[in-house]
Amino acid sequence: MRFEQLHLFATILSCGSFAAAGRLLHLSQPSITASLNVLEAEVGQRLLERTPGQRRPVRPTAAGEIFATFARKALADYRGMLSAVTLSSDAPQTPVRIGVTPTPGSSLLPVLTNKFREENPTLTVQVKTFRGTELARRLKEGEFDLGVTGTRPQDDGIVFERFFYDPLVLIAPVRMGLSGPITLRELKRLPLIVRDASGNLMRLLIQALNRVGLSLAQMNVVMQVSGNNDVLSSVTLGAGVGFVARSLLAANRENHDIMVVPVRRLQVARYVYMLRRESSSFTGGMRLFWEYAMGTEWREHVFSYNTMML
Amino acid sequence: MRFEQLHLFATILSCGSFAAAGRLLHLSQPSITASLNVLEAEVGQRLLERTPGQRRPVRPTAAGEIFATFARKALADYRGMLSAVTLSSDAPQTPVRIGVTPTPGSSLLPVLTNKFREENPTLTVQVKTFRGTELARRLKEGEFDLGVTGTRPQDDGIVFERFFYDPLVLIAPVRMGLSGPITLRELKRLPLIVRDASGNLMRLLIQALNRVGLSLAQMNVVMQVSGNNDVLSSVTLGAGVGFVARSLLAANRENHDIMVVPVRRLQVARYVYMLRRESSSFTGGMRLFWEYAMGTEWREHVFSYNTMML
DNA sequence: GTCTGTTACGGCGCACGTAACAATT
DNA sequence: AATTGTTACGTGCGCCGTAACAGAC
Repeated sequence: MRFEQLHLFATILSCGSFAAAGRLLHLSQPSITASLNVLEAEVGQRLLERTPGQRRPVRPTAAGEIFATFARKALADYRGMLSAVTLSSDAPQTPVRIGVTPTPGSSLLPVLTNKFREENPTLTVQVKTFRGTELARRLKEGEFDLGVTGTRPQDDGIVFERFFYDPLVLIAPVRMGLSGPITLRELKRLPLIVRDASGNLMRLLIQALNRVGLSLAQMNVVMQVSGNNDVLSSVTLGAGVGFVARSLLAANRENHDIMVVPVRRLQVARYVYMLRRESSSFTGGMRLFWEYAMGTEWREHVFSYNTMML
Repeated sequence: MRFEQLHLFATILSCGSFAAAGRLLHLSQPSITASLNVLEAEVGQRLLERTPGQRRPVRPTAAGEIFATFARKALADYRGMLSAVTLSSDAPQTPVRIGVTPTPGSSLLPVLTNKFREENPTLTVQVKTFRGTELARRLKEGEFDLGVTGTRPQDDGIVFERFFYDPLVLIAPVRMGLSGPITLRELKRLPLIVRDASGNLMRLLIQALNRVGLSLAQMNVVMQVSGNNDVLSSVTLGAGVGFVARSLLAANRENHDIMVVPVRRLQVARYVYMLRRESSSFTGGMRLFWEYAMGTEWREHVFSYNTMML
């Protein structure tokens, strides 16, 4: 029995389906099925009533209920132990210094670090924003300990792990009256607000357009702004439509003036990575933050949608 | 993180050394080292102060203390969950029927079943003793659900797992005045009490003697009895020396009239196996008993020596 | 010599991904 | 058509064993 299995089980329950849990945990559906099967074999009882096809959430059996409470308690104990053990020996608590690129820095990091601080009040977390080109260099120079960016780093000497799926979505003012998925043809005619071409997001957008036979020049670009939040506010004010990271929306979800508009055939996938120097070992705080970010607790409520594409 | 690792860690602590834990858990020393290394890497802290060579027990670090309490609690919770889940669904509790050969039946099973009943008062356990030749057949015929024997079964259709190391040891009356390890030459002259040649233990003894160039005919056999307890009582009464399963001694450890006498170069290793039909699935009680027997809790206090040879 | 724990190396099983499928909405 | 869960199959990593080693009694 592994704690990962407990985590998996708890995730399936809170997600309501194997598939959603798989997306959240970066696992394929078949892996979920297989893992749950071995778990049930190990326990000797069926734990979940599957509901293939039907959109109803999976329901735990009687044994599954017992197991669920056990799993949640064991996971909480585990996190408590990890925290206690880490804090026990690392007597002079070094602060966790985090470097981040603008996009995750304006959406993900605020949520993540706030939740982390709530659960670890004795630790200090410092966040500083850099442009993507500088991030890896400054990380290697030791200016900070952990990096968060949407670009996969090339440098060796840096190890990284994917921990968040954060695609670009098209947002439009509600009063524009768009409904349902629109076609690429319709997209071309909409007034588009974009960021400066130097950033990672714009590069991804252009690539995605190219894949479906479009270029930025063919679009009806009406405005160019400098940051994600600028796109968001411009769209909110009704100036046009624009692409932003989905996480940015979730972090500002009280906004009722805008809506997400799917575009047929156009998908701008994007992952967020956490980086650290290969050479430097974890300090206690670093380890806790890393584990916390990889986990799913902090995503709940704010980023409660499925966090990864298939 | 796996519960097996927690179990390993707890076992190392209670045993006091890697090697002893390895013997108890049927693992090699290098595996213990490796497993503990990955555990410590996972936790991010050194958990045990090693004491190579020195006979002092290994000591947990500060982090190790925290981890130990976590491990013990988690394991207890796990067992509780397993028990609750098993009992939840198996409404009509079928009794666990166990068949056993004479030797383990007179030493191991009484201890094991008593402890098991204490922890699972709602379950009923029925033990019946058979000769080795009948055990497998009756198991396959469904006369009982689990078998316990010192002979490795050949039949297919039966799956088994080794769960106890129970070598033969030479016992002698204290008043005989033997001390320290004796030689094979000295053994040949001692008055020896043996069992009937049909049993598994005698076969093992003869094999072991053959390996060091001796045969039973060369020994000074003064008495032949029919069971293990008969050997024990005869030796206790001072009639001679004899070989008995070590577990039998442990189960009767208040006996101060006899002593164990090591014999140089002579080792009669012997394992005890638990059997079940391959086809039949576990019932709840079966599963609990199987898991309990494989575990180490019931061995403490009574069988507190190392339970497995290298 | 006997016990401890470590390192190096090889094999085998387990866990995961991909692909193709069935079933429900 | 889209989604959910299942089965079949290939692959890579991790666990464990064996062997050889170093250090403390």
